[in-house]
Amino acid sequence: MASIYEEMAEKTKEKIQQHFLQLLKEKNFMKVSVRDITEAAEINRGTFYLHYLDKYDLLDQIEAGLLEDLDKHLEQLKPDLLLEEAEKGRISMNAVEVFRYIQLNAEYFQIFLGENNHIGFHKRLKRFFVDHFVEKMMKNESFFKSASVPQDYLSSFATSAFLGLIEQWLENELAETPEEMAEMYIQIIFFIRNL
Amino acid sequence: MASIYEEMAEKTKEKIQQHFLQLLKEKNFMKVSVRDITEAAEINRGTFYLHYLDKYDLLDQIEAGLLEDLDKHLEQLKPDLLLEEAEKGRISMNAVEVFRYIQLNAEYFQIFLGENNHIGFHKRLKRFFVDHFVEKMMKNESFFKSASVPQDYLSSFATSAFLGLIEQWLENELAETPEEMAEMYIQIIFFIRNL
DNA sequence: TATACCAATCAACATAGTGTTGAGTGGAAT
DNA sequence: ATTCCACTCAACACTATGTTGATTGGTATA
Repeated sequence: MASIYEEMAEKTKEKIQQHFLQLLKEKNFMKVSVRDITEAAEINRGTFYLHYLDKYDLLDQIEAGLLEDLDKHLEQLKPDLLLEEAEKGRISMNAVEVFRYIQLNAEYFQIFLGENNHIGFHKRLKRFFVDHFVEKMMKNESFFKSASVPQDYLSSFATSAFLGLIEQWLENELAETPEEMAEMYIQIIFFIRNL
Repeated sequence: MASIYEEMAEKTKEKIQQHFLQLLKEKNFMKVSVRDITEAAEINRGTFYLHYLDKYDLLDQIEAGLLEDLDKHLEQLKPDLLLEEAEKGRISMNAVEVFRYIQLNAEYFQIFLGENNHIGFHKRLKRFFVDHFVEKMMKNESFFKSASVPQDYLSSFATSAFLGLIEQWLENELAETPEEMAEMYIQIIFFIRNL
């Protein structure tokens, strides 16, 4: 499988990504040039184009990889079970797992959701949460008893609220534990339920 | 005051802004060049630099003008009074006014909060709402009786929720009336109050 | 051992965008 | 008549982009 050529290419891609992220901490995506990246990574500029179409493609691949990885962590998060546990007053271990993942990759999330960057990831993450959480809950018909607010607004506002919680956490340099964040999350779940 | 020279300069700036916005509908901010703008506006490229430092400055000035204008509309929105009316089950005319403003400038908001653009405006608008709504409500001590969630998280998640509502409205091509949106807004206010 | 393979390098190219400058145009104000 | 001023025009040096063709130096294979 992993031939020495593939390993070499992978190592180069990792080096590119690593230095790209470093540059994104310093400045706006728009102001990071391919030249900047390849000089930082100490590779030939031509080599960059062997792996990526352009810097947009690079950004896209990193974002996609991050969300794909998050997906695996969320697979074990079962909304119905989560609610059940919340009703018992316990913090769902599953919810904790989500925040643990964000904590683990805080560097990425801080950059991609940060001040100077592209709005793409924000929208992408929002859509991700809609697909993984809210829509599943919506399908549970008994879940929303008195939906006086149209479903798409309900789901947009709930996911945005969730994202707002994450953004604040990242801004606070992750001062709270994943457990504490999960506790807040549970409260949001209850709110959505009773709206 | 408004000499013919100032009028001329203002007209040129408006022409620049108008064509810039048009280009932002077609493509990403990053991919819009000063050349694109000046060619569309049929002015000399040098003229652009008589008015703006660069395209970032142009974006910043438009955003700032939009928020300054929104500020005037929100000045007449008094949160305490708003809540009082909501308790009476009536829709606050003030809240309606906010959504009316967004409706009036939907084109701008759709572009600046849209898929391909800069995250700056999103953050800016969020901060704006925090400053204008939430923090004022927070200062009303009796307002939050049982704040089991830290205030910064509460405010981040409430404003994000509010923004989520607006974003969905814009995505829905403003299918709802400002009155209907205000009704949802009132529900959020009640939610925040009872959290 | 020869040779085919392959990631990465290097240098050069055409193209396009940036920000600045200095000279010039034409209508408006004094 | 002359000054003022927004705008035009052409040119400049500079940086970034994406592509190409030739080359290097390890690795695998017949």
